[in-house]
Amino acid sequence: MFHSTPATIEDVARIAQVSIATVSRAIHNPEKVANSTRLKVNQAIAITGYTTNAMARSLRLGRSNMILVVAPDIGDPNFSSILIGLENEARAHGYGVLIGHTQNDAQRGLEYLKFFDSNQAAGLILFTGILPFGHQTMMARLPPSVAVFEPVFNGGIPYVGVDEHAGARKAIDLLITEGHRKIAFIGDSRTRLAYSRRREGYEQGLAAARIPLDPRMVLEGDGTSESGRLAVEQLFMRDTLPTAFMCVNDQTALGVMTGLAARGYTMPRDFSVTGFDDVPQASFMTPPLTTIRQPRTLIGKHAMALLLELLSEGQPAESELLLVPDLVIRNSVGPPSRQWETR
Amino acid sequence: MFHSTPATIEDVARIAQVSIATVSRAIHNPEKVANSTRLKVNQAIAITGYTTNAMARSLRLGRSNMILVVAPDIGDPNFSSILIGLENEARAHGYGVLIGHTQNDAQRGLEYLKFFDSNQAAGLILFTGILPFGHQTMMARLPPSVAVFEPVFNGGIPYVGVDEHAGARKAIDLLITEGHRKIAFIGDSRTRLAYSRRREGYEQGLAAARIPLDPRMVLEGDGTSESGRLAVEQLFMRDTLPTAFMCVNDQTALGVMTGLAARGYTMPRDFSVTGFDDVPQASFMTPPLTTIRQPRTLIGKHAMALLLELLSEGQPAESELLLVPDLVIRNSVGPPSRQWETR
DNA sequence: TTGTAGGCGTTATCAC
DNA sequence: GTGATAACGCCTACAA
Repeated sequence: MFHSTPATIEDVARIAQVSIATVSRAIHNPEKVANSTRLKVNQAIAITGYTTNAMARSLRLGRSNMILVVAPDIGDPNFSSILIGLENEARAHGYGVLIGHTQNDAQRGLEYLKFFDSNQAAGLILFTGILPFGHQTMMARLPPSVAVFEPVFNGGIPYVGVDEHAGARKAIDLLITEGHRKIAFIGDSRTRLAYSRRREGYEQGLAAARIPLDPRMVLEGDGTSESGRLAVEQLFMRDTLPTAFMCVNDQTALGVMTGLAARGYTMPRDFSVTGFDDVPQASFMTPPLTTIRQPRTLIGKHAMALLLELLSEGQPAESELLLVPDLVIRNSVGPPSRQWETR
Repeated sequence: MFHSTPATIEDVARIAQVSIATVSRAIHNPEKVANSTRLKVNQAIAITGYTTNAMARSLRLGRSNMILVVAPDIGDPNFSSILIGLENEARAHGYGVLIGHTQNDAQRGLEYLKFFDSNQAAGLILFTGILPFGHQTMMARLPPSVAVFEPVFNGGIPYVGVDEHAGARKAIDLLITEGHRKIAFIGDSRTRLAYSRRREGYEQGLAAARIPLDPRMVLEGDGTSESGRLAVEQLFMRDTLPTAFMCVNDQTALGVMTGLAARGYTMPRDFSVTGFDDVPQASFMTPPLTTIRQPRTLIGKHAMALLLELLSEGQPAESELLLVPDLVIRNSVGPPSRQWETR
């Protein structure tokens, strides 16, 4: 059945010998149409391969059943699983999901916004910490949105994520329990809210154990492996080394461990390392990484549920939903090495 | 400027005191409109925050300027860079890019197809080896598409990728040059064309060096790290071990090295390992992985250029474009270990 | 139970 | 240079 142009509702109507109104009804309100005609319509649909033009439909209805996921960096290893949670939930409610990749470019974010203004998307899932548009100006309507992965700075947008403080506490507490007292935090960030919350958890854990905070032990980073490797180099240039590295995420931990390994050290014998996220590769690192697991698929599911509710009710059930992450113990943490005691 | 509903072209016309036809012209054919009126229109646009409704526009025009990227697995570490190449090229030609994630589900692929039928997308970039729809039935028109990352089985769709044979040859030749003669191939696949091409390159390299092919040395896999780890276990249950592992991709290599490390071996001292793709994590593996680099961004760029050409010319310039991948030497390959000589 | 007709927001053709 | 107006494909009162 190849045609040069898609079949329209009129083609179906003609073949079924009914009006287009009846075809439309047969599709969307089957119960309001006689059995016999419905049958004819269905046959005609099969013959023509008709598929309703989503565009025309949305134009008429003033709404669509697509959700747009706006992501600044689709390469983040956390992205895929959250997305799956989002998609499955959306699908279960008759919505489809489309992804817009902004490459961290505000202009691109703006372009995807037009998507909403054109009724091509009913709502947005935001993976970015900053709104993809000038907060106040020039936008016709503020799209129904929920943030995930990273809370949005300029409030008002519901957020579904993980309790970063609680997660970070689990990591730091483990390290302290193992006997560490000189623990570095790698990956502090002023721009990523989730990351600074993790640092806060680190500080809280230290305080709870009455270990004074050494500012030289918290290093900045951007969450990349490269930044982890760099941090190691910086630390080695100073006269005090930590016995453990608490990293802001798994990728940073990978960089840290690579840097340490390059200097001939073995983990966890010489140093302990923890990550955050439990990215798929975490169990394939050397050594397998002890980390904090984000329930990514669940986060996606809840975020989409929240958005869908916001769409139908006009109000979200809650403005922030924080899931509790689990500690997953593998093999990158052990007691502090004796070799550093005298330094 | 918050309104409950987006401004339409009529709002602009009213404020500018012109007809909607003039507004449309002022936007799309500025030269066909008087300077003074153009000014009025622009002011009205600024006031209203008007943005043309992409939906209505596409409905009228019968085409859109969006390209849909259909991907079965967005978590693939190769995806992100190819996407960037695709996006930048599209953007340079006034096209936008949207991503549809199928999770390897044919039904979902089908749903994204409606996107094309509704003129919401002008063309498709396919990341999947199989067409996301029943090849012949029920589709109104065959969308202009180009495949990337993995050629499409049932021909007719232009493909942009890498010369797998040449790439695989670089890997196997390096191993042979280092002195290896017992080289395993990990990750053969009947369903992934790109992978079996890599295996063919492996076989060609062996033949060129007059090394007989040992079928027990080629193990299947699905490209995951887990499959790499599994392959190592299988090999150790046999009486002949290879001295080197040529892996179908970097993730498989990661699994292989993890499996080997778990058994207490060190690379490249005890075994040599090569990957394929040069995924971002490759340089952070232990040891840093020697692999074949796919020019991902370039692939994306060329693929999009091909699609755009297909869109405007009706015919693609070529049906297959194969780029030559480079060998990147890091630290996972060395001469064969003496310890296996007697076995 | 079914058909007619108006309109969703645009663009393009034709007059003026 | 500018303005009516038809049409894109669909849905839904309203009528029959």
